[in-house]
Amino acid sequence: MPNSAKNKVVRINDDALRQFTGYSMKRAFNAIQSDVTRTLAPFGLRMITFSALAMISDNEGLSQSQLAAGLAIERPNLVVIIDELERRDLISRERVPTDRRTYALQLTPEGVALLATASEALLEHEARMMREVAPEDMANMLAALRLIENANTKAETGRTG
Amino acid sequence: MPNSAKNKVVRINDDALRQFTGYSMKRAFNAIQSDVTRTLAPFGLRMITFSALAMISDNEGLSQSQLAAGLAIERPNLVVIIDELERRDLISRERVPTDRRTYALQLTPEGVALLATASEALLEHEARMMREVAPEDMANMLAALRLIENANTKAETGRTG
DNA sequence: TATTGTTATACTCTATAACTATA
DNA sequence: TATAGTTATAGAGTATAACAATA
Repeated sequence: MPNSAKNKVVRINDDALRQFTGYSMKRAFNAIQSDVTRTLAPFGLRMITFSALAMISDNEGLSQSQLAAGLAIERPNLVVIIDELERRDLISRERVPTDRRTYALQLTPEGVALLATASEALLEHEARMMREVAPEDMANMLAALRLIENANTKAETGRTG
Repeated sequence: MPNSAKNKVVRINDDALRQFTGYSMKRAFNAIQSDVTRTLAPFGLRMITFSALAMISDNEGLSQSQLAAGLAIERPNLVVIIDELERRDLISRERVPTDRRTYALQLTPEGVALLATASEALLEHEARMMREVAPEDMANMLAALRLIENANTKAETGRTG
């Protein structure tokens, strides 16, 4: 008699997976990502296009290579994003006189306006998602996330020299 | 004279994006995902195949539909995962006598052994990634992540009845 | 030689429609 | 009719190689 016949699963249990931080991170991030996607859609923006606008705003005149590095994406994948934002007149590209290979990126007035409106909407939605988390717990979580982001998993025991 | 000529960007600044929790979550999750991927690769496992093994172990006899729901993926996408795990003799499928449409999933002895070994490796790697985070901060972070995962962004102000 | 932006391409992950066999 | 598993397919996101223009 197979186990399955006597063990009717009533509710799925993920206790075993909850011991892995990565699992809880993925579940929480998926929830946030869904909300961000829904929130930005009315503005014709995705997570990555919004992030590109924000980073250009924060680093006016940066190059595509710098933006790709900042967003942690590959240069080829940035090209279509830049094309789309330029076609919508949200950003402009200017040739840099001192290095004619690179483009200096900046927001147009339309880009500035859209970034401001979308940022406001996003902050509102995020506040609603986080409203059950106490402010000091949020601050602690963000600090912990930063430590994790910058962690390297190389063992540091033992000297080589 | 273009702004870009006078504003040489020296280092990319993401302060503006750091006000959005989703951005910090994505950066931290990417770091964890990279480490998990590297850690599981020697076992021939990916994040999703490892999670499937763990969830089958924790819910022996569950169906593919239940597993897909538990892993928050679509049923069609689970099929190839199940096929792969079965082909490697890590799981087995048994027809359920009372409902011949469904399969009851369970780990084989090989599956149990691989899950144990991979889990150990993963816990070690995660401990190294999190070693800069104090234990109480980790506990607080996991609690906050759980609240975020279960948040719904619908406004609850105002009664309808 | 090396770098910037670009094209082409491929691989993974994810989402939907529609089929079959069972209920 | 509804559900479980499946097939086919399409869309994102992501990664690498290689090219032209420029340094």
